[in-house]
Amino acid sequence: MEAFHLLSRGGAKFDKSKFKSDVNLFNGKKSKAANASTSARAPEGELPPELDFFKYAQGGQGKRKASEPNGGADAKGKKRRVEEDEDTEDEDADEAEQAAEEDDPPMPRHRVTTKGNNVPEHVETFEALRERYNIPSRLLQNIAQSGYKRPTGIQSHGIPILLEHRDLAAISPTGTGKTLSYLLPVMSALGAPAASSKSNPGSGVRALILAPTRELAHQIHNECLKLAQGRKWKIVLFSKATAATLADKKVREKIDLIISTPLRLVASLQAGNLELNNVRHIVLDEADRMLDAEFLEQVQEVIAACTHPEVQKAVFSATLPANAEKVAMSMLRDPIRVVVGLKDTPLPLIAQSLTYVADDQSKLPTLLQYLSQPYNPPVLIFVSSQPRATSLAEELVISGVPNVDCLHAGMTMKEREDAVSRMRRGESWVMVSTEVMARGMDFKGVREVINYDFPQSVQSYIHRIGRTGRAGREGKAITYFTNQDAPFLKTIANVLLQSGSTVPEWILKLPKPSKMKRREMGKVKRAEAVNNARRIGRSDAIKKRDMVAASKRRKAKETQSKTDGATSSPHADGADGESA
DNA sequence: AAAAAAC
Repeated sequence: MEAFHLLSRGGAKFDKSKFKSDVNLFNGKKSKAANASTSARAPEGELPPELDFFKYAQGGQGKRKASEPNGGADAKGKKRRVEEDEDTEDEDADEAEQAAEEDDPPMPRHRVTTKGNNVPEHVETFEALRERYNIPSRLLQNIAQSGYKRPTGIQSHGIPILLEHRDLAAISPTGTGKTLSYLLPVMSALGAPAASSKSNPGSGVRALILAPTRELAHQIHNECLKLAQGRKWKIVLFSKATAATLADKKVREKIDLIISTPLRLVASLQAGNLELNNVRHIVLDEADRMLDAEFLEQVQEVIAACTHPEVQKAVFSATLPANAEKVAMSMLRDPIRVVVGLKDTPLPLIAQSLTYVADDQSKLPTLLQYLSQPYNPPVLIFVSSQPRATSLAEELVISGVPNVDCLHAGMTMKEREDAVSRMRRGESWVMVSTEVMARGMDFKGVREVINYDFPQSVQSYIHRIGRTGRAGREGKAITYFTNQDAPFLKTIANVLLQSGSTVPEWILKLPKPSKMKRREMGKVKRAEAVNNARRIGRSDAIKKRDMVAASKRRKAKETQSKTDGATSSPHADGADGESA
């Protein structure tokens, strides 16, 4: 447990003691990040270009596109420079965002196809939106201030549709601005704050945005707050704590917009602590995930609680498999379907490759070898389970890789939040994570994704690698595959091919295994996976056992709220208490 | 197809 805590608290802290030179450099020159050496060789103690956050935001990627080969490994040698000195982190970010507007070439324009009755015409500019629709000028002002200049494909098509109060199924690749596509119209239609009693007496929640993970909900909330600046809307990121305040009806009535994961919302509904009868807009972000078997029931329960006859529904995702689309379409009323680019195809901006590692044991040496050479931090590494995330991160730390972080849903909320903010600050060089990070998360600096464990679906693959190559930037994605992954290799290889990456010919020549065969091998693979589940780290079985024991103790404690004595986890319960 | 995530 201790090791687990140490680890999940952050590689950065760990490194302070063990990699002094790195950290000194890092801390000392943080504000001068823009002047960092061009070398990306993090482990040598040079300041890594993770602060490329800024470089990216600042520089026009147009230059890069022309001058750089798309093999990601070459990129580090030819970083664009950031011209000026900047003083504080925050200013850096802000100025960078604004500077980005100047010479930012528009995002690559994808083909857009729409289907539906009376599809509203798209707009080319945000200006055009104002001319055609009655959008609060403050909102447009905030959009400009946040650095948005021209609407992306999904924005120029999706926003008018939503502004005309039509239902929408939107499919647009990762990192192409889906969040703004629904936030702008929803907030535009929000009207006066519920708290101002004259306009909407007792109106309460009027918009609802659902996302599959806490981290994503949090990120959406941040975007929302940016757009809401200067308005007095009450925009709530649903959590245990906020849910507890809803027992007071006066509190709920003042809420204008809720961003939440489904189950949290269902819990409040069932407790009778929430009315959604005045909700006019429901958005499902990462819609295919939200319509997965595990989420579907919860989502339907939430939607059923939104009884207003004019409720508008919209679903957004980068992927929408046929079955999910069917479910989605059946929930929508006279829907319009917008597809940007090719469905289920990643961005060509992401240079993808497949790396053969014979078996699970060979992955770690391969990764360590990779990380011992120059690379572009931060790197996001995906594994298939929580214990594997923990133990891989630990192995990396033990092996001397600096600034390793770990994020999975088995960690406490605080640990998760800390990990995300380290990532946002550029303090994580290597982030090991599970599927929890696969969707929606927008870390502008991430240019390398490594699938340490083979993704379990095409959708998973597309979303994982879509953590890089965002907003027109380039990215690099490496996927390890073992013998066990063979049955699924060709499917993924086809995805690479379709999005312009190259695949070794022998992979393409693989026979497509029959269904039976695939099933059999799948079984082997699963057995193997169970076997491997704890194998990256040495003491992992012990850690896992401790974690399980701790969570059992916590549960036992919840039922018997009196006995507070024997908890090993310092802030497992203390903070939330039972105030409701 | 299966794990992860949701609480």
